[in-house]
Amino acid sequence: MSCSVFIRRSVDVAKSILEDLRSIMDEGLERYGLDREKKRIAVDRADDIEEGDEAEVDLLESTRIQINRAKEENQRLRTYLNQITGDYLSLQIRYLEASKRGPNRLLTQDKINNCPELEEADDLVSLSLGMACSSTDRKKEDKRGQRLEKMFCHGEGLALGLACKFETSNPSADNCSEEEKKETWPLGQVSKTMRRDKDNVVSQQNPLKRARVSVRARCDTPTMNDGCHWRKYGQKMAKGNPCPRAYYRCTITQSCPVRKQVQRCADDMSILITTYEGTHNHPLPMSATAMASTTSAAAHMLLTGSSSSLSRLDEAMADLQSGNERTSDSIRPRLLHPPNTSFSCTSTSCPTITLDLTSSHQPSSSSSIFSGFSSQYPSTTTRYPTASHHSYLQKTLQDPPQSGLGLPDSISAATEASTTDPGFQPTLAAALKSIIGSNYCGDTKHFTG
DNA sequence: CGCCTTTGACCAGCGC
DNA sequence: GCGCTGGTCAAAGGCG
Repeated sequence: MSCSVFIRRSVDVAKSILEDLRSIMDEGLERYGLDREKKRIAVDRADDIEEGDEAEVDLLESTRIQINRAKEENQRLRTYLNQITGDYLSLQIRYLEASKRGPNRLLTQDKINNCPELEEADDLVSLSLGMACSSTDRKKEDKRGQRLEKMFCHGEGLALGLACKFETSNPSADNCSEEEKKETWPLGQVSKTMRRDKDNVVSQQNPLKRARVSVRARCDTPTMNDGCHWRKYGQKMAKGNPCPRAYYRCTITQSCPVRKQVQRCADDMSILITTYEGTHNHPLPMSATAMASTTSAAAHMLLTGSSSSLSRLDEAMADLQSGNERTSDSIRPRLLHPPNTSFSCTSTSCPTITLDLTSSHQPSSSSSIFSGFSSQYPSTTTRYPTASHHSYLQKTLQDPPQSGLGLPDSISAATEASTTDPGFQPTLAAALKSIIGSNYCGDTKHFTG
């Protein structure tokens, strides 16, 4: 994963934000145009109003107030757009600088090591070298792609992973032809060598990368329906549990590194323990985003211990609990700490965080929930507000005038977050899609004040 | 026929 | 070094 790819990612995210904002701005300007027409009519009518006609005067006054509000709204949007444009240009400049200077100049190795998203991209590159080169694999991928097309068309998918976008543009892809030469190796040997190499790369890059998120939930079915497509690749009897443990891998794309283990709780057979490992590197069906964002947030928090991840996890858990409710009504206030939710952290060789959706107690605050955890994994410093990314963006976009955080502040904070927090970008993409999709398309009530 | 599950074998890591 | 355990592979068989 090179610096230039990272910067390109950021530029891409900024581009998408910019495009969304432009459409918002266009809508606002369109409304403003209509309001100006109203004003002209009102002024014409005002000439005809006789003195003492209070009703007409009131109407005129209210129209004027509305016009002024629309003006203010558009002014704010213009400022917002300018700020985003500036940030985008700044990112573009940084990207060009980075391109000139060569890779890994802007980011220190330490930062790269501590960035799960970048590591995932590394995985993607290495996997694409070994697994997507043969013609048979390509055929399989094509068919899978056709299936996926059915799943994600009509805007039902959300791009939670950014890595896949840059796969083809990565210079490392040139090595594919070299890998193809190795196809003369015995199949098993190639497979095992690749597996070991991958594991080695993973372990050398960051031992904490193997963070796991365990979800305990009451479930009658053999597996929890989390919206993803899984293929079972193994089953084992685990020590201390009469129920076998099943191993699944995500099959939405062939290169997706995500695995899950499913096992019944030994104490309570009605409880299903699903343990997720890895991050999806492909768009997810809408039905899978709740679980994916929850596990992603939890894993990120486990790796970084940052307070922002904590609140992000909190939001994701709320999403998970409320299902798809929010997709139909995104303005509805949401519980910060959904009931029947508790958290725990187990210390194993692979750090694992457990999200318990079965217990009935309601935690009083996030910080107290994770007090033990925090001592084990000290929080990292975050430079953006403690509100979670999703809710933070919702608040910023949905309620700019009333929010305590001014727009320039929010933009700079969001920009900082997008560049400093690896988990921010997927959340940002999801949040923007859900917010803009549900609120701004076809419903501009927000802008009229 | 293709996809998926099952299941025995293999391998790595870890503790003794 | 050995045994145990967890995790993965891949051939075989089932199913639609």
